[in-house]
Amino acid sequence: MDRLEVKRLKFYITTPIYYVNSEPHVGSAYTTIIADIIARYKRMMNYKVFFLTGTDEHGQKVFQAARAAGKDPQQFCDELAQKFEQLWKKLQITNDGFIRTTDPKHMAVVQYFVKKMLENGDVYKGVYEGWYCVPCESYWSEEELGPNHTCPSCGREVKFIEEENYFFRLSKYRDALLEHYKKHPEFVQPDFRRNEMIKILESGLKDLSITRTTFSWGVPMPDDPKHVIYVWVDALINYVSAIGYPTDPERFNEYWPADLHLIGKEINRFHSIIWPAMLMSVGLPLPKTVFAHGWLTVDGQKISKSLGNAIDPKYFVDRYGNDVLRFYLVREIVFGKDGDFSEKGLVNRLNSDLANDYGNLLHRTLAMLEKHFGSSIPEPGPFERGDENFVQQVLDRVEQYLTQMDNYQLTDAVETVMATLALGNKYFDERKPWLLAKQGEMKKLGTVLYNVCETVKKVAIMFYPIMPNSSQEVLRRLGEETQPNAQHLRQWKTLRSGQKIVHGAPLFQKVELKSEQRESKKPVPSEVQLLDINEFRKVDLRVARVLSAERIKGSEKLLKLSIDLGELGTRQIVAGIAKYYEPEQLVGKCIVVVANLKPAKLMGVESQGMLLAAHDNDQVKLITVDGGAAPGSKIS
RNA sequence: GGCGGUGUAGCUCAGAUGGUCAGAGCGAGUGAUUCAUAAUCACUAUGUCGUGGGUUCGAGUCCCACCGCCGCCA
Repeated sequence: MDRLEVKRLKFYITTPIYYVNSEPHVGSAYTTIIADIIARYKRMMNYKVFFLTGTDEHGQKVFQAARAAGKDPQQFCDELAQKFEQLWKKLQITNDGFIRTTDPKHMAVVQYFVKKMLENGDVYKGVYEGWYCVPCESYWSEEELGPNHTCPSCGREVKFIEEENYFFRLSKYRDALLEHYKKHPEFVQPDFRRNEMIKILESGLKDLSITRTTFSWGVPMPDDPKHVIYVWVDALINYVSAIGYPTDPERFNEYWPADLHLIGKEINRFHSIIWPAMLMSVGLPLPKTVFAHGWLTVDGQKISKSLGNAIDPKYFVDRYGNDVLRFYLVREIVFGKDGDFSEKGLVNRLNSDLANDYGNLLHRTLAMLEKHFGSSIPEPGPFERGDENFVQQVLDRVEQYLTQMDNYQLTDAVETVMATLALGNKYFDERKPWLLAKQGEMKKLGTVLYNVCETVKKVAIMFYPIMPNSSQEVLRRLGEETQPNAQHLRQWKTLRSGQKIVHGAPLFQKVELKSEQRESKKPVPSEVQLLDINEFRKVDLRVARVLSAERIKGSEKLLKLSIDLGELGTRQIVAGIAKYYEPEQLVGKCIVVVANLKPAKLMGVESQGMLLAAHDNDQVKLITVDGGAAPGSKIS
């Protein structure tokens, strides 16, 4: 039953291979970090893991990006691929393989794969006619297009093209795919993504054009080299080419089928429909699970190059360290859903979860061990009922954690570990070891501190996949082997009494965000100017009653109003509404004004404020207060 | 346009099959405590559970309509 005892199981996990038309950003880092967490967890649980990532280097977009950079495409790819590899190294990603689609070995496999599909009668030659978006490398039907023949996905202009293509008989696999979905509810996760895919299948599939002739940066079609294989087909095959298909069947069979394709939601269709159909075509088993995670926003906004808010993960690693970044990503962003990334949120988590709840529990415990037990793990005395209860609760949490991790409920699992820490802190407070020390109750004191140490040890192990560095440090301080031993999770008294502990500096240093860092780091371009609430609060909006109104001589637009602003007194304002309102219509009206506007002179008349009105085409309508309100009332 | 989801305390969200379901965490306030990184622990709060109807003895929980947001497809 216990998977730790039986023979080693394998676990093959992949990230998407990243498109090298730009440098890596938090989005790709997020996927890769999550994959790394799962890979580390599985290794810790004694699985034989193969963790694959890599780069997708073919296609017109890459070719154009290379040209724009004035570089040879291969050289361009080499440089970018290296940047990805460097980043993964920096993020302490433990991938076992790194595949590049321009690797001749991979390219040969792509040709082999497609040839096999062809031989199986699933690829045929046809003519494609229609609209094509170069940047998206996607074909669109007439009805799908946006206004003025633009790409419905990116909004840019599309080109009408007509070309002879090879097609994949995707439609043929609809029923088989539906059948598979029915039989394997875990195939696509989360479940709402699965339902989306089922809907697509139910509405029918069209055959897929899988070659291009308009450019040559890609894998040539076997025996027809003027055709280049569609980047997506090329890319997907990486999952099998990287583990030895078809040249090293022993290795391939050891790992295939993949246990988990971790992807972003935007590429779900490729992984959950097209890829499985391709596999069916060549007769390979399907991956166990495709998990599509959500998207990150940054400070509440979509990540995009044009917004310039694509965050560089290196900044956060340098500033806060890998553990904190990784922790924050799983803790804050519910795995599977969209979530927001902000420096402020990260610092909050660092300070309260890590420094206070985690680091401090360790720190206060080690401090007492240093003072009362000569810096060594004490001998636990007899357990009282409170101790027994506590131990049981911690062990329950451990079980919960294991279940959640096994089900890829990463955020829940982190919460469970946090709950374990809360138990530890609470136990500590209830047992009041500082009092026991004063009273000379050394046996009881030993029990309490021992139990807390054992709890922190479990936390360190549970956190290891997420925060490997701090976990190893905690284990070291407890006098343990730094390599986490998952078998210690389910037992108690795994710490040997007498072993030396190291008190050391606090595990996590708190960080104070400077005020300017609290705001969004990058300026937002004008088209999507978003206002911080504090900015808005600067505007002093008030209700005012119009006391009198008259035209200003020589102006056909301006009226001079005298208004009652309650506590702010009576003021004179000038408003450009003479074309739409007669002065006498205004008297007595309850209007809205900006009360803290710098005074200005219009046509020689001073205006001490500004009234609000709606501009509806060529109409102007005053903003009034529903039912009226006392002059001077604040508006917010 | 079709399909699906969602709208619950200031924020993030839990709330099978209708009857302690009005909740948790964070934030805020009060108290306790001093082993500890002004950490920790306890207690407290505001909510017309998107809006309007309906079914029912009884509805965040079911039905209908509407509004808002999101996703997939077209």
